[in-house]
Amino acid sequence: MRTIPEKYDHRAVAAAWSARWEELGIHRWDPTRPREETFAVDTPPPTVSGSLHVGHVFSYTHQDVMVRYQRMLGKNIAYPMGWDDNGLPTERRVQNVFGIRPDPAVAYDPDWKPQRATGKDKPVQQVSRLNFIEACNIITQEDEAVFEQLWRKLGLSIDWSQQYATIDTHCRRLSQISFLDLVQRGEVYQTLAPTLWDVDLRTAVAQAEIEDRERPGTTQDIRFALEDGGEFTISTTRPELLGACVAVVAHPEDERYQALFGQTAITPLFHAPVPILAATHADPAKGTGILMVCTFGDIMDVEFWKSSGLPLKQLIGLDGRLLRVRYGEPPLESRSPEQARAAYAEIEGLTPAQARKKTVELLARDGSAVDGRGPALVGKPEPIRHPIKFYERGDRPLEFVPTRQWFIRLLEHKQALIEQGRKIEWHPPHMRSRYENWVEGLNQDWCVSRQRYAGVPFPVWYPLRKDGETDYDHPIFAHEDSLPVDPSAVPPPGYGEDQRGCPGGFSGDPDVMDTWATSSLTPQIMSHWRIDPGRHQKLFPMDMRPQSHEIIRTWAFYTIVKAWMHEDAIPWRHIVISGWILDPDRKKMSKSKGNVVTPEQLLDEYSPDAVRYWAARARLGADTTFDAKVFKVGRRLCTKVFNASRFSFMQLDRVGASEQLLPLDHIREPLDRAFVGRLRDTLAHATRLLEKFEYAGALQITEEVFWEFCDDYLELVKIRSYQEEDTPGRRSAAATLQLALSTFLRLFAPFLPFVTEEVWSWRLAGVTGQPSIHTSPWPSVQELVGVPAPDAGEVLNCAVEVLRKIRAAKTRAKKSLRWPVTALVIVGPEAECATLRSVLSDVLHAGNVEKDAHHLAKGASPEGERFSVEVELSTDS
RNA sequence: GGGCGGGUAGCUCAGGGGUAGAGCGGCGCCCUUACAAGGCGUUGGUCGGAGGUUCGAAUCCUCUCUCGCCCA
Repeated sequence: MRTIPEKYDHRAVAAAWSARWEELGIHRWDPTRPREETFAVDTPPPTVSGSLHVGHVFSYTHQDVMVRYQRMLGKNIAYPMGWDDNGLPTERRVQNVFGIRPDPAVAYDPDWKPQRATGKDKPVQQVSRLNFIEACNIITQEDEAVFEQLWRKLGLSIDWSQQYATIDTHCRRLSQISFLDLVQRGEVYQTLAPTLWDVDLRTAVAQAEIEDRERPGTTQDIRFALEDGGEFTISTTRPELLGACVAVVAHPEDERYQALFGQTAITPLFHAPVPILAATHADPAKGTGILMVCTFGDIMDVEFWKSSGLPLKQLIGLDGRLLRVRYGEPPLESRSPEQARAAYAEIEGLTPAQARKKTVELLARDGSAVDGRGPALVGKPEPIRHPIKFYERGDRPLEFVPTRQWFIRLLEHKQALIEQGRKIEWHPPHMRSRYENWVEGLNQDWCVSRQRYAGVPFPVWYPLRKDGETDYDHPIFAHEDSLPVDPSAVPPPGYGEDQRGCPGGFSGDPDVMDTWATSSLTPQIMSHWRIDPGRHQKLFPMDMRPQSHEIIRTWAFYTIVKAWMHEDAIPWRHIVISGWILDPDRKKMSKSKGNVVTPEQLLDEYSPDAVRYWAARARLGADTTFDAKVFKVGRRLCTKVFNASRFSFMQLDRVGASEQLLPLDHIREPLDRAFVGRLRDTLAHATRLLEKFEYAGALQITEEVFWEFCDDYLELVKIRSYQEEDTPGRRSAAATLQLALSTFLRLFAPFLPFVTEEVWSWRLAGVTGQPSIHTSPWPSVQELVGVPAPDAGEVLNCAVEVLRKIRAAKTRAKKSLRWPVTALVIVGPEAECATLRSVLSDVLHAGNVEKDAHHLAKGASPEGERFSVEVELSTDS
């Protein structure tokens, strides 16, 4: 029998139990058990290069609470941990640490080992993509170790034998299998098309990664001429694209411009003839209501251009500057090539912002109008604020630049994807509208290629024609059994490496996949889809996807897409959404804002259980203000659990009941039976809430009743349990204490795994034969049916009300709570008096009322109260 | 501009037709044989505003103000 410690030292307890759980293997997924007994969790893989903050602790605690509950229900838990190492953050970090830069043109060197860059002057080394990925693996493994330590400290019940990293061989293989599968299904296509392009990173980005930012702008009115005489005025916010104008459009129902449709307009400065067309996207209320279509000013330009067959006059290059072009030759036709060239010479090579300024200057000059009379610019420029599209990690506005990219079809599947979303249970339910909102608003297919390096390459090569030109129409795909493959390091089937880059030979696809191309497969990565069908069948679809709400449009969305395309399945049955941590100013905590709180110190100061308590108090989906007071409350609860358990077990030890489960039929006293009734209602309610993923509510009611147990029930039952002789009353108290404790500890176990395990280990582990509370069965109402409700009414409430009034009287008199009561007069309605009579002895003992000093009488009680209580205290000191 | 969620005590939040709740804080007490990193008592609110439905509204409906998020 273990000695019960006097003080609770959370630091010692936490370390000991973490190690013990690993030893017992209680977090291990058992691959032999059937699907029905399994609970699979699709864990969010954090970006390890990012910083840790309490937001991580917050949402991972939510998952773990639900996982621990399921484990206690007897489920075989599959709770893996992934690390997201793809993408820009890792790439930047590796470049800095090792001073290397990847270049797909460099051949793989199997003997190369990364060296940490010391001096700043060291030249940047170009290495092959595969070598770069190896370097990523080295650096991310260090980051992962830091995260893992934190997760262990927090008590996450992850199966650490099931780890993956999105850049590891297994994940690269699955991502490539997925890509090839979508190729076969016709869901992937490659095209040379205007794509949202980050001019600094020089990569394409997908719709999901862009955000609108409000920026100041200016609407300018510019005079255009009609070829057959006359003129009109267009409004634009991007005059620098005047030279890229391919049409002029007005709304088909706009009365003002009916006569113009079908005519040809001439642009100022460039003197380009462009058709005047009707387009529904022209808003008659904006500016002059007639506008130019350029290649490309915005998404509307792109869409109109695609459907209209207009020429492409691309002016913005991959570096975001205005390209070298020559007016007077198709497609840059001009009625006055000299003037056009002169005008363009002023802006060539500039950024769009610079070119805008310059163009406005040119247009403001006298004679810049097409007919040479007056300036083309009319009216006053109107300052506006308007949304500009940015890459979420980028600093300059995105441009549409025609590039060759791989796309996954989305636009034709919107309805199907919405229906998939409806097959999944969203918690809280309103989060599904975010998903549907997003799907409905899609206006581009998923661009999955990125002109980056730290990522999964496309398993694709292209033949080179005899003239050395790449033949994009006949891509060579890798065989599935050769995956993962890096086309920059390995030749395609049927070719030799010596044919790389040679006419008649091949070239590898230089790009990598979007991070989400891999992250969208997290369920399949765990289930080993296409690799181990038996395992896949046991883990897919998964039961629960925990995540936060800002990545519904990315992670949740793409995962739903992939599961549907590959297997016509939903990836998980439930998706549970955590909120954010806000700083005291109610702003989201984020590294860039510099308002993050790191978790280590919190864990150390308040204990992991206390930090978990804080996290678990937040309702699912609700954003939570960071408030250190709550950690203190959590710590106090843990201390209380410890002390109340200590007291109870000491009582049980004293009566020799430490090594057996006491039979429930010992529980006979009305007070005890009433408390068991309370316990039964509580556990039924808590269980109902946990089934709905409403862990915060379950914690709240458990905590509430536990405090009643400590403050009231324990006080009422104390003296009876102190009895020297073995009486039925003492036996009843002992059995109730044991039952209550065993129930409370298990109800708290998912939330406070450390303190409950510690306390469980003192006596209950031996008594129940359950070495860990976390693999003990979740308490059920069934366990308590042997204890009938008391005959009288609200026993507990009656007893507590009188006890509180006695306490209040003593406090008012500035006496200690053990101060003797020399006279106690209780008056209340007959029914209440009868109820109270059944527990009166416990109440009198708890109040330290002297023998025969009480009087219970029928009569009126104050409004809203059961009893009127008069207390007379001893005057002796 | 569209969608979603929130606004309840000084603070953080529960509650969601039937007498306004908890914890923290404040104030006052108590070293009582589980617990002073504790306990007890006490003080705090026209439930954002205005209408409406109802015997009865913090709760349901309409409008409105305000904060946040998502999307344009």
